[in-house]
Amino acid sequence: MAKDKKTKPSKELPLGFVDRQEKELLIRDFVISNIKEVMIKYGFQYLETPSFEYTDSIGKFLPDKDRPDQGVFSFKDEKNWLSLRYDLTAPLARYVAKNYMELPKPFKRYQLGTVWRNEKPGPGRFREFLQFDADFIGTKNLMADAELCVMISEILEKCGLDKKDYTIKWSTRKITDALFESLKISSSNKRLKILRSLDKLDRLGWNEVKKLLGKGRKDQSGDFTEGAGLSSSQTQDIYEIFVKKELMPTGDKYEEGAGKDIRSMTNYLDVFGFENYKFDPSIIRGLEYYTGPVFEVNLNFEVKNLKGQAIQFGSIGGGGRYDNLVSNFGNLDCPATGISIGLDRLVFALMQKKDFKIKPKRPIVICVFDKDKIQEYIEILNKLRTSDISSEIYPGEGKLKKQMEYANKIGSPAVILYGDDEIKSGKATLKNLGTGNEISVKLEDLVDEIKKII
RNA sequence: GCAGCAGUAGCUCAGUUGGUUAGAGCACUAGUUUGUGGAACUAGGGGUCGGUGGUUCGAAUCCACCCUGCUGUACCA
Repeated sequence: MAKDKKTKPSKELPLGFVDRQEKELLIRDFVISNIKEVMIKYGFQYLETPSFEYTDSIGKFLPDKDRPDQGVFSFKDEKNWLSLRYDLTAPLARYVAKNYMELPKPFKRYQLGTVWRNEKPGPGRFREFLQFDADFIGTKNLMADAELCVMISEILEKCGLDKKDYTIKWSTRKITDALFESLKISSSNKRLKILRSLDKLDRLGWNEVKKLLGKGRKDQSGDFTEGAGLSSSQTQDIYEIFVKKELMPTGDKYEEGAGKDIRSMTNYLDVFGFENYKFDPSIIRGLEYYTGPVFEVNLNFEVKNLKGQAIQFGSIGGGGRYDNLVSNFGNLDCPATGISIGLDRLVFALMQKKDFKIKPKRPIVICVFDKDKIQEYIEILNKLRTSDISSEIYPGEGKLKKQMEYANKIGSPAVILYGDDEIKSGKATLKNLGTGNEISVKLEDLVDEIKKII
């Protein structure tokens, strides 16, 4: 045995990647099955696109000028740069552009898929995670935007959340469009900074956001963030609109844009009979490519990390209207709106919210006394499996004690003992591992007795 | 990326002002019981004390740098 530790492979995981165990996966499966049911009910098509795309397709075509293609995992094959997708929206835009002629208009699709981000992970955020997306492609009708909110809420409630557990907040980018016009701010860099500052209102509060709009802000750890450099009168206008929520930007531009969006969305949401929403002008969603209504799904209960500390959980999903994204792939006038949810984060929160009665099905364990009697055991096994009872013959080697310990550890509901004594009498011993009771059962009655236990 | 805190066995941690061969609990393996788990007892395996370099007769302990984790912040498609 070589003792050189450096030659051994590491058992640690790469930064930001995690193993996921059965308990979490079963809840995730439950969430996914709810999503699929709702998607079918709402008339969305199921789509899958590959994990890799050409880097160009998901990088350069994104109109987020700040970071064109950072944060993705990439490699070069013989000819081209490929990247793992970092969301499902960019691949969708690529797919729509590629298949535009054949697709129905509007095109409604949903997608479940793993996405990867090459950046430093935070609490509850990893570099690999599962995302759910639903989008309407090719319609300007805001009924689509409203329906996305209704639909997402149906999914959440199917998963066991109450109305008080979550809120869908929404706004429209046309408010800030009008604001920038009235404040005469044309620099896109400055606009982006203001958008990002306002996006933090709910988390930091006005006093901190005020600093971000002005000279800058120092956080608890002493880190300094440079501000947008607005004047105090400009900041005051923003305060009236986004905090006091009394004044709205005025003028024709506002009436035609934001005013229309707000009246239309509110009307549709009301007609759908949907009430669990809140209009909040401070919902921005930092991204540059949104053009109209934007929405965000927030949880209203406390979420703790593995050490039991309450953490800033943030939203579990959101979306909005992006009328210009698809056109990046060609001269297609293609409005679109969509929503996405981080499933792993939702599952993480759900695990704390509710004790799901989702337990893994563990097998009945048939103990092995004598390897020469293996035919007898396989006969019992076949009988159980024919009746769809999860079961196995003890797969290891060793004494009965070891077999019992194994059965206990995996959470088996019961073991079957069939040694010399039982074989003589033709009756197996069935031991209930929950109660510790043992009963003697004729082989033909085994299935019925087991069904009483499981 | 920036900042604060932390890193000793698989896990949770102890380890005195630097001093022989680095400890405990849980977990693991074997036995007490060659046909009985979840309890108890006994024994055992498992660590170059996150890494590298330095100070020193001597470093888990002091210093520097790096890596990793947590929390906040930035960014978030």
